[in-house]
Amino acid sequence: MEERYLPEVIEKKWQKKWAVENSFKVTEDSSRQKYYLLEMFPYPSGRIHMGHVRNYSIGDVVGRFKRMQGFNVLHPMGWDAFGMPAENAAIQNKSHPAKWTKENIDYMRIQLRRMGLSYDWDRELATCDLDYYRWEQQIFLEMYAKGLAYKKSSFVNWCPSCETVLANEQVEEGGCWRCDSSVVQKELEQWFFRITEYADELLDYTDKLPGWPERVLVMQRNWIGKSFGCEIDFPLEKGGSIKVFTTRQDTVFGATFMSLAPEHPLALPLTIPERLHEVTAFIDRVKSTEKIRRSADDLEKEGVFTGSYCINPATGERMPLFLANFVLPDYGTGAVMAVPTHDQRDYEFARKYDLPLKVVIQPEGVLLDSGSMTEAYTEAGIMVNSGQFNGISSIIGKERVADWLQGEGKGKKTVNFRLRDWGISRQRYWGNPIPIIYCESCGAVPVPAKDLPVILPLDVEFTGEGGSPLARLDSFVNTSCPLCGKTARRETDTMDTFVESSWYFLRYCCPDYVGGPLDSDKVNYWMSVDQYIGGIEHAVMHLLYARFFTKVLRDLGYVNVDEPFTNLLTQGMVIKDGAKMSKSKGNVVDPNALIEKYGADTARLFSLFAAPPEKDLDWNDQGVDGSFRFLSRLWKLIYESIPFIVSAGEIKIPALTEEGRALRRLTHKTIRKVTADIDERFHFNTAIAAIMELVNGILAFTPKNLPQNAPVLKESLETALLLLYPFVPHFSEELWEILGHENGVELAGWPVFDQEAAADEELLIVVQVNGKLRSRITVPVDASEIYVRERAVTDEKVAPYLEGNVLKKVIYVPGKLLSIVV
RNA sequence: GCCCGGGUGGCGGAAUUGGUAGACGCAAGGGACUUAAAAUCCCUCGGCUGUAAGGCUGUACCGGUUCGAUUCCGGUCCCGGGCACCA
Repeated sequence: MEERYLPEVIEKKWQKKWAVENSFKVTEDSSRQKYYLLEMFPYPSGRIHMGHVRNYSIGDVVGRFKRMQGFNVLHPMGWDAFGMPAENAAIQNKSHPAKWTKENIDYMRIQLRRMGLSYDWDRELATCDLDYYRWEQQIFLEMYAKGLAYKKSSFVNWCPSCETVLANEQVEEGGCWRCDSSVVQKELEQWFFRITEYADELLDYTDKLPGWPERVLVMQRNWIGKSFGCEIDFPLEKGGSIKVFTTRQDTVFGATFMSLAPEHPLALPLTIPERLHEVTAFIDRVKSTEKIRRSADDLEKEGVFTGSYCINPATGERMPLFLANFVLPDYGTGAVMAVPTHDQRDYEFARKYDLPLKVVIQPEGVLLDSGSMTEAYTEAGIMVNSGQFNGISSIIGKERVADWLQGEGKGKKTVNFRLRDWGISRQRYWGNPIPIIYCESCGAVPVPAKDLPVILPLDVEFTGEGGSPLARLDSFVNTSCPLCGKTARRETDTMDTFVESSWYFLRYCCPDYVGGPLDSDKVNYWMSVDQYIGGIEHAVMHLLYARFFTKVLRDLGYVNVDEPFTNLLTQGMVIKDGAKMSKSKGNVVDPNALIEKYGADTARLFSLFAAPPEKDLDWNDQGVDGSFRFLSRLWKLIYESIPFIVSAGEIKIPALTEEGRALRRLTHKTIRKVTADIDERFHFNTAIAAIMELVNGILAFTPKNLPQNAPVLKESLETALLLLYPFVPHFSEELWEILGHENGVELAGWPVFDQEAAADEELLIVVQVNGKLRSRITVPVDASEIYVRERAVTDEKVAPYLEGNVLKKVIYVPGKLLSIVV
């Protein structure tokens, strides 16, 4: 054994052993309890960053801990390999996305292996592999057959100069990121997944996921956004009607005009010829506004009059029809009945265009007047100017008006969701081709099973201009119709990369299966994922899509679980100097440098010690030294303790000195704390702190002249090694072996907590007078309340505060605190 | 703007169910060892005040509930994540 801790030697040794012995390979085993542990797989961007180090260190702690406890742990790793950056790199560096991605994966795999992570590498997959995406095409077609995949018209960001579709990220202040041209909204036929079909189930199950953080569930509920309201028909003067969705049908008598989204299909048809020029200009202007700006409250409300009118079905009054920039085409029906007195956006709009205001809800106490009001009144109140509903509360009125409208045939009660169907079409190359063929006679035809997969061709040019590279590749596009044999064209859109990440956790259960997307026997053994770990930034979209896919695959008969992830741990961001690490900000910390200088164990230990997982971590290298010093100190301590340890026998409790009993107590208290911190809270920072305190306790302990205490020293040091194993596996395995154990730490098992050894002999009671801390007293563990009271009131620090005062109240929290009120 | 979080010493953080604010670590200062340096070890370390014992004060800000609030409630400010084509 070396006297000094030399991580590079130890880590190489154990990593080699794990690789050669395939130590973390697992198979289905009905005799052991399974534990499916998963961290969100990385996008192969080039190299791992501190966020990865943190994420995978957290996961590895859980994996190694569960394996020590005897679980059959599935812990896979793979690559979310399709996506835009590969294509951008191709445009910039003239390298092929496939090559770029593969090189990145190869490099990042080495980096992950250097961290000593306990993956079953035999299950590794990359979503750009034909053996992965081919099965996704099959799933797409099964969804298409069930009507869960469909096509409809929708808008994309379009750069007229590059003639290409831009992702939101590629639009910078309304301009194209490459050429700065003004971006416009272009209407395209696109593929969608009918996630709204599952809206109710996705919402209902948010109450059946107790292992998820409440804040994530709240975000998902709000995202789905179920609201109860009314669909009301507003007849048009020219005939026909416009449907409106509202949750405020109690204000229908106050609707004085109508606002349509500029994208509304009736926008142009309802525009009178004299106004056509102005209206068209307005529509063009709104379409070039960024989507987030559109829904902002501080957006300057703008609109244009179409020249047409509709009729308020409640009052029979004429309402002018406007187009308004704040009305969104994809929420509700894309049309809003405007009630300027009781909706702030309508109010601002009405003031600007001098439209009539009519108060229909009166708050209690104040008299609202349409002439003098300065903002909309949006709360509940008493209905006025509302015909037969006058005088009742608007809360009751909501229900009554809805019933009345429905009875009159003027509307119906409906449920509306904020959730929209999932647009999966991407006019990009580096993604999974959508397996559809367009025939002039037969329309959209699914690629037949025998012709699958549609292979993503490699001989493609990347210019960043002129739309999808696939669409320019005749050898890909031109084909024949599977139904009639006539010449036909392939779909050139690829799928959103969120599709791949929506089912990869299922494929990990059977990565080599060739009979279909999933081998149900294996999938049903491993699913659900017992612990899923990843960034909080995925709280809604990825996690909602994955839940949706699991339910779809359940209904297709592939899986028998309703939800994919039983427990979810959302990791905070790794921040540097108050900002998310990014190359452009120049605040990236390179994990390689850290691992080279200190070793993987120190990098892991420190990334976990710096903050609890769910919190954002403001990275600062300075503390790393402390983690390394801690390991070095423990190494040296064990080196020096070996003579005592090898000669130590069994612990003989009666022979122990006071000091020996105290160290045993500390050892077992530490076992209890570390176990709870890992298993229940995932608070690794406090678990590590507790082990540090144990080591500090051992350092202060001197068994040298008291041989009967040597077994206690042995127990405490071995416990420290076992407790540390999930965090610093190379370090623990090495020392465990040095101490003469042959079978490795995982077989040794997690240390067993001994209640008796941990029991306190005396307690510290805090004494407060009028809520202020005045003294601390030490009492025997079995001290009665009367004894504690007596000790407290006679305590020399407490007594002066009681003198001359009347005792009003005494509160005793057993074993903790005595609060005296005078 | 909307939805969701967060704010505690010089710094990262701890206080798990309303009960000792600052565990553990970093940095800093002082000391020991050394020819010297590194490494290591020991001591101090929220602020104000006091020779000391101690006292007062302090968890973004304002207010409330309570014997007692970092923790619960109301409001304000600031920071971060997401907002449907970044993943």
